[in-house]
Amino acid sequence: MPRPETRRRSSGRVTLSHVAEAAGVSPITASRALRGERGVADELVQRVKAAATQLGYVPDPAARALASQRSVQVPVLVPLLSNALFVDVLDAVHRILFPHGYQALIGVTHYDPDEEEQLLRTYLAHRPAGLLVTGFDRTESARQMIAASGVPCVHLMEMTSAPGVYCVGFSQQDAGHRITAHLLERSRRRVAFVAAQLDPRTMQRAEGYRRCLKEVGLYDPQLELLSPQPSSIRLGAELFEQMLRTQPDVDAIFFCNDDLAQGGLLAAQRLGIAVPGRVAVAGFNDLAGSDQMLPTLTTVRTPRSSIGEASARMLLALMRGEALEHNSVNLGFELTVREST
Amino acid sequence: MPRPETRRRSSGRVTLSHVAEAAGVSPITASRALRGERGVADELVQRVKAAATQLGYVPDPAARALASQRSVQVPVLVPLLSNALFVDVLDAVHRILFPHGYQALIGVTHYDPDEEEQLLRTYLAHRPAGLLVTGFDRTESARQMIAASGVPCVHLMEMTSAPGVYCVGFSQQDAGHRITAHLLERSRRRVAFVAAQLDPRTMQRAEGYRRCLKEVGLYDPQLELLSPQPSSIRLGAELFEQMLRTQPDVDAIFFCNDDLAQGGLLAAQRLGIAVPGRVAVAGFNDLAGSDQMLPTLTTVRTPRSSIGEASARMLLALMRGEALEHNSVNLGFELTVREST
DNA sequence: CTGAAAGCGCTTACAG
DNA sequence: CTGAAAGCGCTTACAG
Repeated sequence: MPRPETRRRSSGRVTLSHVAEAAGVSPITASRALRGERGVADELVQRVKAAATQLGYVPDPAARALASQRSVQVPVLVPLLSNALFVDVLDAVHRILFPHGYQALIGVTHYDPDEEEQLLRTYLAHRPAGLLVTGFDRTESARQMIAASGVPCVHLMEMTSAPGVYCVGFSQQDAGHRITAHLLERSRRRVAFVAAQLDPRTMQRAEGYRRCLKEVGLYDPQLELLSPQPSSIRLGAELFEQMLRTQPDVDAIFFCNDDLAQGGLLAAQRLGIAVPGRVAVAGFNDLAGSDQMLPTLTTVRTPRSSIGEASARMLLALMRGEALEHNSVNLGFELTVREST
Repeated sequence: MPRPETRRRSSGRVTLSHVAEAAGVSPITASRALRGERGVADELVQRVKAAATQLGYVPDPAARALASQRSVQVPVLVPLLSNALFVDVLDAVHRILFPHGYQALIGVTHYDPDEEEQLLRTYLAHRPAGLLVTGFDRTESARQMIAASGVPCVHLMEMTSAPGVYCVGFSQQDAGHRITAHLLERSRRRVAFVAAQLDPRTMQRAEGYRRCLKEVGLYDPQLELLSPQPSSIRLGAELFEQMLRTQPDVDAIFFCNDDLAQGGLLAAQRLGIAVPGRVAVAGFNDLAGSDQMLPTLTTVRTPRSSIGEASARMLLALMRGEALEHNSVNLGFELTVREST
């Protein structure tokens, strides 16, 4: 059997050289024309693009990454996928980046800084084009790795005024303050805070809650119920019962997340406790179903899809090396008053 | 200012050559040792691995992909991220693949075969290591592209007996049949089917529903309410009301998904319709909150995390070129009877 | 069991 | 504005 004449390992793929040959230019020129680099004669650009289309040329991302030392990958580091909040962010990021040829990569940290650091180490070795991370709480060496990599990085969900740091989010503390103030406006005086997971953003909301109650002299640490367990509808039901049992005079509860609040509402129904008659209930995030509960749930609508979109757009600009008008984008939040308060 | 002596573009990265040099072997041997290719002396393997660890060597995925014509990427094509079902699958896939060095990539098709085909075209150009796709309904050219690529592919959620096709899932039709039979066992005679989205798997459940009712001569097309809109709690509430208005004698409703069923339960409460007294309600998938509703929701628990894990493991074997005992894995489903029926 | 050479398909740095 | 040469960091195919 005859051996192949050369040692070529051709994949049968249409390469840049094929396109260049068809267009009658050098591969370098073809490369420049295709990437839209300026300084190529218009006519050549036309010829190259036509040839590429005709041959069905698709650039090889691996070759491009190796030569340019930069891939099209954008890791998105979020705590969990089981929280619809982060799925919405990830979905929006993917929707914006994909048409620009960038690939959003899933990174799940499980609220664990060490896991995040390990993930960062792995992803940074892939020479990502950009990076999206949740919040600001991370290990010192994670922080340094990001800085040392030189990879553009945008922080999600929280705000900071630190110089040279890019972020898109809203003030978690202000949001916690706002919904607490709403409860006070409803003439409530024994306002509880019930939380799970106890991640940094939850604790920032707690801070807003405390600040608000302290301003009017109604803060009572007994009214805080903090569980490190993962947030869920079922846990919300349990914590609701526990709160009413241990603090029978509570007249309002601010749950740090809607799933907990929905569980609380369901527990109230089961126990025959009038909402908002005996106790007002408020949630956070306006998740699916909150507008359908009985009674419908008062909550804070958070702009998670917008955060995903805006952070992706900001990253796009940074990856292109464009200057930004603002390092931080505050997308705010919206108090959504319904029947439960 | 002195020019750099060479044209090197070194990234300052620790490369395979550094490791090889430190271990006193050639780069080829180092490569083989690190990849666990057999045929390398044990002692050398030890030396190379020690050197790699000591230098903090991380292989460059782009270089590896270019040389081997195969990346570590595994696109996972799912209809939507807003359905918790697919998030659970994606999460499980990622959990299994990541520790093996593979990267799960998000691909959202929005239930659109053309969009899926376009996505496939893009992803296949990235030389994926493997491919995970949802179900079997796709364009003919999508099917051909997958086959022609030679990339190992596992199909999710549904079963087939087609030869040479890999799948992990359960029989959607059997599940639809099973829950309908349960409703009949509860002495219901006017059993309705309410569905949204109308994707292939929903329609397979519909087929199971029809088959079951036809077997006992109780099938009535008037009792089917099919909406092409996206599934949601709110839509479930609307469809529940519509069903009871147009078919007042209905005594059971099988909703094709739990979010619809939860909406139905909420609507029933709002309207003062007794469940299961006047009408029994069943859902599908056992989503978050179904066990907390009032009444708690009877449903079919589907093994979505297991599907993600098993499909990832099957793909891992295929990517290693291992032979499989079975082309298809049926993970079944579990009827979960609660208060609503 | 080990290695020198070539190649994967691009882009960078330099020259003209 | 365009191009010939070199290089990115690996693995394949071949030889011994």
